[in-house]
Amino acid sequence: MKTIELDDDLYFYIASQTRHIGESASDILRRLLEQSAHAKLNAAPRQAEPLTPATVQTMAPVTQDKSGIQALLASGALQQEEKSINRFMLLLGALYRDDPAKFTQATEIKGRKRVYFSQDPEALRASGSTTKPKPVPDTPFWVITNTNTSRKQNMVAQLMASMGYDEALIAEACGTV
Amino acid sequence: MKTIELDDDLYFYIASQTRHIGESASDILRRLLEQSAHAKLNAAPRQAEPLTPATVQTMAPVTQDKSGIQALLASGALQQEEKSINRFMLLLGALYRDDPAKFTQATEIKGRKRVYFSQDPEALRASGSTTKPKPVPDTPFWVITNTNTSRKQNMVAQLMASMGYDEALIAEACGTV
DNA sequence: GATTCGATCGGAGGGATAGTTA
DNA sequence: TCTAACTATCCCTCCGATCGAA
Repeated sequence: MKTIELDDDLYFYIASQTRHIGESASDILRRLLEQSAHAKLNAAPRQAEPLTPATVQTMAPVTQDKSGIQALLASGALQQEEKSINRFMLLLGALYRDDPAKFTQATEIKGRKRVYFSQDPEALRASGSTTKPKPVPDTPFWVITNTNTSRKQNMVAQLMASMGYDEALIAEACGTV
Repeated sequence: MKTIELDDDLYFYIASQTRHIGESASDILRRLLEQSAHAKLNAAPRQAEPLTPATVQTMAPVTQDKSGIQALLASGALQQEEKSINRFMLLLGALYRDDPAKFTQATEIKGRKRVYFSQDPEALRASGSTTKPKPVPDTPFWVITNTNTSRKQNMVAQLMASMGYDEALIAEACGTV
């Protein structure tokens, strides 16, 4: 058991979320957090700072025993999402956070005519007739969105392959899109 | 400041969500929780057990210094919701939880022909031509849904008035729908 | 011919607005 | 008849399967 300090209002908020008598703080928080990855998809799309090649060089990849995508896949947060586009966005965000530099590099994958990723939505719009660009949450990138599910899976597969993830993880990620 | 105990794994999970050096547990949790109310709206609609008059009698209202709707209104979770129907559902859920018996009683409000609330979706469907009943998450009730925003506000106002909330709170709740 | 890619268009959900009733 | 309250049609947006093009 660990102990943490909380502001009073937050403490009362959490306490108010008790559903069963005798529930522990961990129980309540687990329930509340279980699904929280969800919301950022609907929040006002916050764009991260545009990346320059220089800054990309200096950004260290996340180093930890479990990568962000692995955590995301394991968390079940993706299963909470009904629409494949939401699962897609969540995956892209996690991939970006795991290694912004590699992600940026991998971002160069494209279709026959359409550009799939860009920091400039206009570049995406210009590359096809109805690409429907959308921002990838918490990221400086935009993606095209007028695609069927298998293409979304495909984009994730190409992206992850380019970033150097192994087969198994790629397959798992694609399976959840 | 309050202190709570957490399971180790939850503690480490929360710590791993640090975005800024020196962030406090409250900062991190606020970020994670801010939006978590959201997810249940998209989850498979889980119906609570149907209520019988007998069980309603025995359910005690939530007793605490801050009611659930107050906590909800203060939490900013509603502002995360883009669609008014989602804010509406969140409010209804909170009202139910604050006092199931009074909520059940208040549930008798209705329109000229349409029945607004029922534990049986068919009753709602039968009361109008396109009522679009939907379950209120974590609740045994269904609501009609084919309404404009002002009617939703109206329904919340009537419901809360019947439950005995004061003017100011009602106004605030309606304002956020 | 087979496969990959693009983007049209059908379907669903939300809710403003037009229509109805008291 | 005029208005206020209520209903539900119907438009708009978003998603993504399907079909056409390369």
